[in-house]
This record gives sequence, structure tokens and C-alpha cells, in this order.
Amino acid sequence: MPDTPPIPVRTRFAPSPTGYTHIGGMRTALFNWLWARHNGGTFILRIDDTDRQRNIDEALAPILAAFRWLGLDWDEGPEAGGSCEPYFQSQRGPLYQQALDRLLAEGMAFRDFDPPAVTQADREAAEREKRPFLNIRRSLDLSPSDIEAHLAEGRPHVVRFLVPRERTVAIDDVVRGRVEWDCGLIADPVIVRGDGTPLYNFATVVDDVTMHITHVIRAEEHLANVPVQALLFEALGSALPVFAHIPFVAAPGGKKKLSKRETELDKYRRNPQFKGLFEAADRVFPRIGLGNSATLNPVMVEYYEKIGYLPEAVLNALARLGWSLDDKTEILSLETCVKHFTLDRVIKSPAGLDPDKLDSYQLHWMGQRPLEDKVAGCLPFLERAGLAQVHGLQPVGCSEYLARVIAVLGDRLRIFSDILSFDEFFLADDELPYDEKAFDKRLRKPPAAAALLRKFHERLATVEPFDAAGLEAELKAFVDAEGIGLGDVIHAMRIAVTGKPSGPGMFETLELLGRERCLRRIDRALERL
RNA sequence: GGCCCCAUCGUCUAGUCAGGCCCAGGACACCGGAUUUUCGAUCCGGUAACGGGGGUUCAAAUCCCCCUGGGGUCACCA
Repeated sequence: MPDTPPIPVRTRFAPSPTGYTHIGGMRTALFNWLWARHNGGTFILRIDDTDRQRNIDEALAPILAAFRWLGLDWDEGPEAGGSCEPYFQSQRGPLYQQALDRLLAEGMAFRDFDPPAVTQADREAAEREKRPFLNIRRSLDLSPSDIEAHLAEGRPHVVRFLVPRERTVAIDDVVRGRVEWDCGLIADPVIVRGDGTPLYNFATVVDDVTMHITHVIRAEEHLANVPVQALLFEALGSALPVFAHIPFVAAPGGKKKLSKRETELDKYRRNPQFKGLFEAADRVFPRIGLGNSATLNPVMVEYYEKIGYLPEAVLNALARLGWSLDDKTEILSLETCVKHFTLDRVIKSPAGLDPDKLDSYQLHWMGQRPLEDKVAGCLPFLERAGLAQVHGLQPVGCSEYLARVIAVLGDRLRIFSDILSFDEFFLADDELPYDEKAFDKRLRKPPAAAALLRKFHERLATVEPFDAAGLEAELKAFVDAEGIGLGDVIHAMRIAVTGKPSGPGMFETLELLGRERCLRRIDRALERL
């Protein structure tokens, strides 16, 4: 029980509603969620929408959807409510105003009437002289009556927090240890804009205070915000929360922050470890009417859901990015993570997303899913791709057929959309495309292939029963009689019946397809020789 | 450039706080073999790392210093 904090833990994840969820952001959310759950505490979702009032509902939906998909519930926040409502910064104006009044009254903040151009010039001058920029506090010299006059005439101004320049500020970060800054190097941050709206650093602190956040767990890139925020906590008379600056999620194979910027995405497309995911997007999304890797890419959580990854796999992969349970445990359920997650086992250095490893988790977790889950997971892909109605059969959704196909595929079905690459089971016989290279190699080139296939075709027409065991026995008898090997006919048969060079067991495939379809497909292949 | 952070196999990591059990363990990837009608999966086996230099110590991946390298951040964005 030594790692259990004495007071109820309250963590928060505060996304800005951008219309999608960054996979790295989700990892941060997960750590917050895990820490709250591990301690029986509270996980809060708060929407940082201070900057602009875009269509919140539209931008928020994908974020909530991502949390729901992964099964990360929030105790307080949008739709859930809570005792610290509202959970949208855009609606918390009065709280910020109150905090602002207090800072102003206590002389810990001041109105800065310098026009932006003046500040800009100061900044450029500092840059030219190669010294750190510190705002010149001209407005501090204004007398109370001057200020009143300026206010009366509606003179535009911002409010700056007055940094105590003579001291230092430090935190004891749970993952990074003690980090200290010299306040003499910190410019007075603007906390309220000219239009009266609060800025992030200010709003966040006010929210963390008023929502009684005990642990601020966020990505390392926020470390630079700490001095200002810590000072703000103090100024507001609040104790500092526990800070845990976790490493950011890096692009595969690198140490650079995973970004959704277009120029970076183009690099990712060429990244050997990353490109597979992009290629998958370009392969499957067009078939199901979801655009391509330009609209849905692996930087977004939505990508993984829409292409058919399992939440367990994504969660497992995310949990292992910068955190470990011990020296050997790789497979982690959410439950296991909740039980063992502690902040002191978070690593300090950036962790690159590893698509290969994600796939290995996916393989494991897909293997844990019962057949009916796989059927339910695959069906939507077939429907959207127009493959749910197999010629001459009942719709795949209301028959056992799909379940049989999936059972035969076994672990070849890694993600749900993989079902689309086994479309030979769903296409009409005369629509089946052929892998031309394999067709040449197995049917056209071997001198005896076509004749053998033609000959075995006759046996297929009458063999009983038409099931895997029966078919295997029949083919064995056939090759024995011909004095050849299994491979001499099986490869030719596979390309003829499926159009592909590889796939699940040949006999199971034949059984599944059924006699009529097999015969027709063989005829069709022989005809195009 | 200023400030700050980081540094173990190709990758994710264990080990670093409490130096010896580490000529560094696991996993993924990779290579080889087994199995197999193909692919996949599976099972065996293998290659592979403490960035460099100084200290401290009987002993350093672990402690100290310097260097180098990588990264984050520098807005009336979040």
C-alpha cells in the first residue's frame, strides 16, 4: 500500500476538440485513467476549448468515441456531468474571472497596455542582442488614475502574470525528479487576451485547482509550461499537484514526437516500420468508403478502430509505451494494468510507436476472441465492401457460412479488415481475379498442370462426401495413381479456385466453396489458358 | 540561440534511486532449422546493446564530472 496516496486521487485528461484523437494523446489519457483506477480515484475528462468556438459537438464526438471504443470511462466530464461542472473551458468564464480578480487585487498580475507591435519590437530587440526576452513592464509605472482612465476609454490591453524574477521555481516530478527554473529568465506570461478570454496556462491551472486535481500526468512537451503554472498555483494559494511528465510518443524508429502534420505524414509513409499501416489504409479504406490514408491515418486512434484492430491490442501496445510491469510481462489486459500501474515505473525517454509489436499483441488478443466476436467484427467490412451477398448463397450475415470461413482462416485473420483479402470466399465465380504471376507459375508453365487439373476435375465432380477429409483422401488416391506428388496438383488447383498463390488449407477451402463453385472456377481457369 | 529533458540490442524495455547475483534478462523484428499442399501460425536455435572520456571504488550499465549525440519548448495556440 505504499504507493497509495493518502487523499483520493483525481486525474484529468484535457484534450482540445480538434476532431480526432491523437494516438499519443490517447496514451497520456490511458496513463491518467490507469492511475485513477489503480487508486480507486476519479478520472475526469475536461475539454480545453479556450481558443475558438468551432463546432464543439462535431469535434468532440470523435474524442468521446475513441474513449468508448477503448473502454476508458470517465467519471466526470461531458455527458457524465460531475460536481465540478461545467467541463468545457469555454463555459468556465466566471471561474477564470474570479481568479483573475484575485490576482489583480493582490498585485500578482497587471494590465499591460503596450500594443502588440511594441511587445513585438521588444522581442526582436532581445533577439538581436542575443539575450532572452523579458517583457518590459512599462504599464507597471502607470498610476491608478492612469489605469482607470485607460480603462474608461476602453483602451485595449492584456493581463500578464507578474513573475517574481528574483527567485527560482521547482517541482519534484514523479518521473523526472527535481526540475528547477530561474524565474529571472521567464517573461510575464499573458494570462488574459485583449478580448478578455483566458489563455491555456492560466485556464488550466484554475481548472486544476477548482477541480481538485491531485496528479497532473501529461506528456513531456508540457514541461516547459511548468514554471509558469507552478507559479500560478502558488499565486492562487493552492498546493502543487503531483506532476508526472511522461515521455511523448515518438514516430516509429525515432525519437521525434509523433505528429499529424502533413509533411511528417509524408515521411511516415516512407518509414519502413510505419508504411505498412499507411498501405493498409490505402488498401482497405477505399473498399469500405472511408477515404484512404489521407483521411484516416495511424496517428489517429480512429484509424485502428476503423481498420479492425482490437481495443485490447491497442491498449496493450499503448500501455507498454514508456511503462512496463516487470522484466518480462508483455501481454497485459486492461485489468492487469489497473492492478499494477504505478507512475514510478514510467520511463523517461521517448518511446517510439512500434507497429510490429502492435501486430503481435493484436495476434494474441484476436486469438482470445471467440468465433462469434470475429464474425461480428468482420461482417461490417464485408457489408461496406459489398461482399455480404455471396452469389447463390444466403446473405453471409444470416448463415453459418461466414463463421465457417473465419474458422478456416484461423489466425490468418489478424485484423478484422483482413477478411477483405480473402474475398475469394465471397466473390461470384466469374468475378474472381487471378494473381497472374502465380497463374503462370502454377498453371501455364508446368507442362502437366492443366491436364492433371482437368483430370482431377472429373473426380471432384463425383467425390463423396465433398468435405475436407473426403477431398484429401480423393486427391491422395489420385496422385498415387498418377505417380506424382500432392504439390503437383494442389498449387494449380489453388490458383484456379481462389485466384491466389496462398491461403488457408486447400481441402477446407474446397469444402467451404462447395462442389459447384469449385467446378465452375476450375473450368473458368482452364478456359483462360 | 536561450531554457529544459533524455541516452541499454534495429525497436519496446528489465536492471540505475539502495554499486557486486549483469562478460547485461525478456519481448517484437530479423536470420537459420523443424513442421506444412501454399501463406500464416507454431516449436527450436542464432545474430544483436550499456554513446565517448575521465574519475570514485576491491568492484560501475548502475555514483560524480566533462564531452558528444538526440529531443522538447520558447505566442494575445493548446
